[in-house]
Amino acid sequence: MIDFERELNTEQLAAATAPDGASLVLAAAGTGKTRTLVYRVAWLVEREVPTDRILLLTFTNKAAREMLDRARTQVGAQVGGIWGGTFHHMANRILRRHARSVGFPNDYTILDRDDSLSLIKGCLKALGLTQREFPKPGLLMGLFSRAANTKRPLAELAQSHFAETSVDLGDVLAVQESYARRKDALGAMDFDDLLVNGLRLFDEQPRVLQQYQDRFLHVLVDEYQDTNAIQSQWVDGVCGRHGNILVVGDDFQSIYSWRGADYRNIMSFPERYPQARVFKLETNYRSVPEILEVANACIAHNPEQFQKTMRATREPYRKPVVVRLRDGAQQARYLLEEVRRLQREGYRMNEMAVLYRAHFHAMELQSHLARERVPYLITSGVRFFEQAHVKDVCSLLRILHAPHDELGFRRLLELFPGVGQATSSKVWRKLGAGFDVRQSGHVKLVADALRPAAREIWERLEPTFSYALTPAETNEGASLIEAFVRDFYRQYAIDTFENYPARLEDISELAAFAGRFATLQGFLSEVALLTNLDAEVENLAHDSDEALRLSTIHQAKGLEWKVVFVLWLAEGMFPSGRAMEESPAAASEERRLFYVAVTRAQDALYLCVPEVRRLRERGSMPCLTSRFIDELPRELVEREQGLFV
DNA sequence: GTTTCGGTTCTTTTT
DNA sequence: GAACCGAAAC
Repeated sequence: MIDFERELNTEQLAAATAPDGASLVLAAAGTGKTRTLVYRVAWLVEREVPTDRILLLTFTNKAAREMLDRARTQVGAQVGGIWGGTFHHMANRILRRHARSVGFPNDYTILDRDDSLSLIKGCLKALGLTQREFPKPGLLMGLFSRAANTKRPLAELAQSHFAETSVDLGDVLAVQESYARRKDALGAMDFDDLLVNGLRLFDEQPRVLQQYQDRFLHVLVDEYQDTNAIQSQWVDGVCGRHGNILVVGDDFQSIYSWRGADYRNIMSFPERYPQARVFKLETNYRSVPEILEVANACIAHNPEQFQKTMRATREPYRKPVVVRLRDGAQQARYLLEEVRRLQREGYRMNEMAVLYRAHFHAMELQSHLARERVPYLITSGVRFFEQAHVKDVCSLLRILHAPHDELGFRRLLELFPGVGQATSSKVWRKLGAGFDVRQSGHVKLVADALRPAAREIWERLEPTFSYALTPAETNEGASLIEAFVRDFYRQYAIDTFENYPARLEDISELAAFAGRFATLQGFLSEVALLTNLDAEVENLAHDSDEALRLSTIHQAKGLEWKVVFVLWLAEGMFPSGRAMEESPAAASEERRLFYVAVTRAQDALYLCVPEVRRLRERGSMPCLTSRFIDELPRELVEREQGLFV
């Protein structure tokens, strides 16, 4: 039995043991939000709600895993039955059983970013929209995605986006249509389609909706401030019958509006659920009062939000430091000096983190750390499963599993010498747009279409294909990967990548990871939906014990460190110039992002303000101090001159 | 006709 | 780095 009253404070207790019905938990940073959710799960389980009838939606895979792990230690192995994960995961899990009712095969493939991008590129080519002035695939993808996630018509978004340009709206719509047709032909969904079709399934199939409404007696949603229109409607649908919904969030930490997140979902929750109880968690256990004062002062400049003030519980320690530096190089040197000083003070490397607005802000720091042989861990810009070598290896698994996977098939072929886009697409056409490894005719046809060097490799791989003949419900992923590497990819990697040992190591980790799944399909879905291996198999990866953490602020959400450095507090960098151009609401969101960065710190916070940006061609550009620094009352921070010539 | 290679340019945030 | 482009090599 868990002693809820002893283990939770009054605020947390009230939320965790709230009666059935709708509850909104407004949880400021560091106030035990996860703890409260974990105890909520425990409380439900103690009240004999079967675990497989609890739905727990989180924003990242990592958050789901962490919460379930903690719940497991509280209440035992039975929590394994809980349906927990991201919206994309849950949509996928449900769609796998009902895809046909929304017009997809049940073995639909999931397109990741790269896949979507190359499909869109293909559309542009086919439509002849290759002029220099025409928007790039990446931009188009962003617009399509925004339209899907905000449920707004693309025409409207495109109109405002291209208002001052000569881009033809009709062309943009044509690309979207062509992209949709191609996805259809491949039997594939991109990330947004998972959500869109997940919602459509519920809208169009009342019986399916009812099935899940009956199944899930309690719905819990974490990071509710970051849900978008589709997600909040989907949640409203699934708990529509009993209304047992508990959402947790902090409107101050809404930082995903560019992805369609709308913090008004949380603001309007009490209107959509008039019976809702509202709980506030304001007692902060994480940060020293000096840091909380800076956080409170900063967010006060966003007046349009729910007002909450964090109350400190920790003893006063020291004020956050604003450090003036000449440029990025000095910032890197200062930071390392300070890290070393803090180490002498007793802080460990892995208790410190460097946070920044965009990955490239950390480039100079990265090379400095590398030169000085300081171990650091980065949640990288290119995520593990998006790296070329990982995708190469997966392409083999994809062609064995999905006969219509043109992207996988062509990627594999293009690894071979002398095969480029032209050849791969010719072969694909010859196959009649489908490759079934079980048909020896198909295998032979490919061999005949290749030139000798490539054919030799193809034939060397043929024995590996026999793995595909094993029943679909088994997973030979790990052995497949090993065979592929042994017979071909090892040599290819050595010839192609300077850092091939690291890449081959990644691949063995990938094989180990693949081995954990019951089916190949399960593994491949996961590969598309996961972002970094780091989060998934951290212990398998590098030894992270004594390494400095580098991360974007977005990726640092929900985490905490004793010492936090924030880089590049200069106008144009943070707040990001790009983001500010996009929309007038951007300034508020950038400020929330700064708030998130500040509230990651427990003991010490450094705000770095370089004065000059060095540009490529030996030019340099003076920058203004970030508004987030200027807005802070002077007495709240210590100022330090980090310039040392 | 294709592939490959070398030079150039740019870098927001993520499922 | 990686994505794009143009030119050399096959």
